Amino acid sequence: MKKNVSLKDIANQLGVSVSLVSYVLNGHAKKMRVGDEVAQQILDTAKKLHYQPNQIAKSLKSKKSQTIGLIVAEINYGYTAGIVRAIEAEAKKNGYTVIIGNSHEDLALLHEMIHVFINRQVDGLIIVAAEQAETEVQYLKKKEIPFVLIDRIFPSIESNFIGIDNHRVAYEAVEYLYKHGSRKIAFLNYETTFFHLKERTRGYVQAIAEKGLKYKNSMLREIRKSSYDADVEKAIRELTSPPLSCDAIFFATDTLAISGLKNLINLKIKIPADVAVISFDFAEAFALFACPVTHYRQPLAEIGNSAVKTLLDEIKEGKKPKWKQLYLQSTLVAGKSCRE
Amino acid sequence: MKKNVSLKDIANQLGVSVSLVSYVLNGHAKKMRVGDEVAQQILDTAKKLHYQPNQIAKSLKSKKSQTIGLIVAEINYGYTAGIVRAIEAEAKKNGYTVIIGNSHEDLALLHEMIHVFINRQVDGLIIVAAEQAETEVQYLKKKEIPFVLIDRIFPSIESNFIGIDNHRVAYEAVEYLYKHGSRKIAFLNYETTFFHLKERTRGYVQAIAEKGLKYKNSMLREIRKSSYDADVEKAIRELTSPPLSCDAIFFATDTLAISGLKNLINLKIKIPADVAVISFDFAEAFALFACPVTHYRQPLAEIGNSAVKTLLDEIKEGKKPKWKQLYLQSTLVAGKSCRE
DNA sequence: GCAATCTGCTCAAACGCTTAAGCAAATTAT
DNA sequence: ATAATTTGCTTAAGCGTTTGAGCAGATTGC
Repeated sequence: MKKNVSLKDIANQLGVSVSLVSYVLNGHAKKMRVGDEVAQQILDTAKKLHYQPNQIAKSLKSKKSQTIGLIVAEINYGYTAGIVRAIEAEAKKNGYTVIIGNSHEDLALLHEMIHVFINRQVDGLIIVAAEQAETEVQYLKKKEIPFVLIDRIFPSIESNFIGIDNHRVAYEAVEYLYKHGSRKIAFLNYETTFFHLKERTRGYVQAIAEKGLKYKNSMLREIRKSSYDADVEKAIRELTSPPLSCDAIFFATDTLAISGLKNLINLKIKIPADVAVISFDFAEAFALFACPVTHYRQPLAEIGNSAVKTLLDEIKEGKKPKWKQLYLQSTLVAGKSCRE
Repeated sequence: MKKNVSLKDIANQLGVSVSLVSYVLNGHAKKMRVGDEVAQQILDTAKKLHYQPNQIAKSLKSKKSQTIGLIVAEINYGYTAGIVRAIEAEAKKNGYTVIIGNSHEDLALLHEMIHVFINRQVDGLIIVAAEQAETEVQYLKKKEIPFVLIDRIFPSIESNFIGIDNHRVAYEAVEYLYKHGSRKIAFLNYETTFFHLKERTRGYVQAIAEKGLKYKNSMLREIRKSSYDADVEKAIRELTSPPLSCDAIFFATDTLAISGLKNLINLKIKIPADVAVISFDFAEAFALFACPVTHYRQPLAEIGNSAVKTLLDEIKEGKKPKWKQLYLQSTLVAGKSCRE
């Protein structure tokens, strides 16, 4: 790789000091009373030599890397792309670069990514946390590293957070199904310690109770990740046949919805004629499903945007953060998978 | 943010010089004849203080950032996630971090990302290029920055490249359709200057000719990005009705396949009964389509893997590269969208 | 006409790390 | 007993920047 042009190269070429070049190129020419002619020459040769400042050296001096680390739970989730886009756009607008890490929903990998990023002197982190990442969050607080959690929050720890009100959305989803005539509403969620997913269950349970719906056997199924396919298959089969014979299924995530729908297809169940379907998130895969899937859509752009703003505020403040939690609205995208 | 522990902190604590600490922590204790006891103490306090080397400072000295820049054409393409995963894994195995940039298929953005990455002193680049990015590639060559193109190649420029043989796969796809009884085989591609896409057209045209198939009006449709939806709608409508009435459609990309399938659904065309379908790439969206879509799948893991290896070889060599082109195999994933 | 001020620049230190060179004390060789 | 070598460490320079301090020479004030 060819040597890059440095301040020194410019300085030598003109026979001036490195400092002068630095002042001029950083726009401090006036403040530092640099002669107009010299300033112009510096600008000219910098352009001629295609000078590009060495960010590494800059960072070393300034202790700021102008980089924010984004650690996502899984890069090929549907909503990750949207989040990444929004975050990159907002970061760029503020002169920051985003480096992306992937924890694959794994706590150990999350731990590792955090440390890799800290070593690379990111100025702050935006994190879609893995399960049981409380320790990691505590660590960031202790080290006073600016960070913002998105999507997943740990209620036991005060921190910045941008996300949605999962309880409320789940409650509304059940209400929507109820209004559209469903009375035997099943719910598919993961077996999880994640607060945001448990909130969805709480919303479902509360809504069911308030509508006065009672089921002998539970219509609430929790899928174990360790036996994912089998669990989903069993759940869908049981929910859609006697004695349960639900008339609606509410999927707690888009991944569950996809698996569930595949099983519904296999069982030749008509949607929405036999069973209404509603999903918490949107997946690209819904696009070609026989019937447009009614779902709630997270405001990904806003989440990303707010996350960056919150983070940069904290980075710039430099003092103890005033923890901020922001709950945004999910919007219903009505398809044709619920009864009229 | 709390100050990080530096070599100096460790040195001061023990009353030794910074150099000694550096030697020991870099495993040069033996070579540098450091006393066993002191060495142990250094190791201990480094651990006690949770010393983490400052990569920025390391980079400044070594002129190596141990970072590779990956610029993808679009982060939410189906195949991007697979590529990213493979590249990250292989990079990590070699002690490199990947920073990801998104060009959104835009030449200006690609240009910008390249420069951002160079300023951040990436040791090399892996690029899924945007259309007409020849100048950018020439620039990288001139600056002698190690880089590998993936997926998209510019035949007019010698460079490293990892991808697939698009001509051959397209040829085989047509052969497959022919073998499965289709005789009026349509092809949907983008209107493009991309070589890899034009190769697909060339493969289609050649196979059609060699099979002795002749169509009065062209069964080959090129979709303009500027009027994407309208063009696809028109193409599908015309191809599936008289006088053309094709019995198979070969989609040059997964995005085209998705749009095309949506239109086929709207027109209530049965697949494969009325029209057989085959797609070049896989999309998540195929998962819930009424019938599994027969498609070719790129060896994403291999592509990512080879790209990193090729790049690191060149980075380590440090001399003028021996340009390397690698064409990998795509594999057919037979669904049920073609006739038996 | 001499001090104070301004103008236009340079010097030097620092960021955290690496690494060649140097140096005193201890050990070995002769 | 003295020279040569080895041992165990320190010094210092440098990577490319930034930035406060300093310093001549020109200009102004009184």
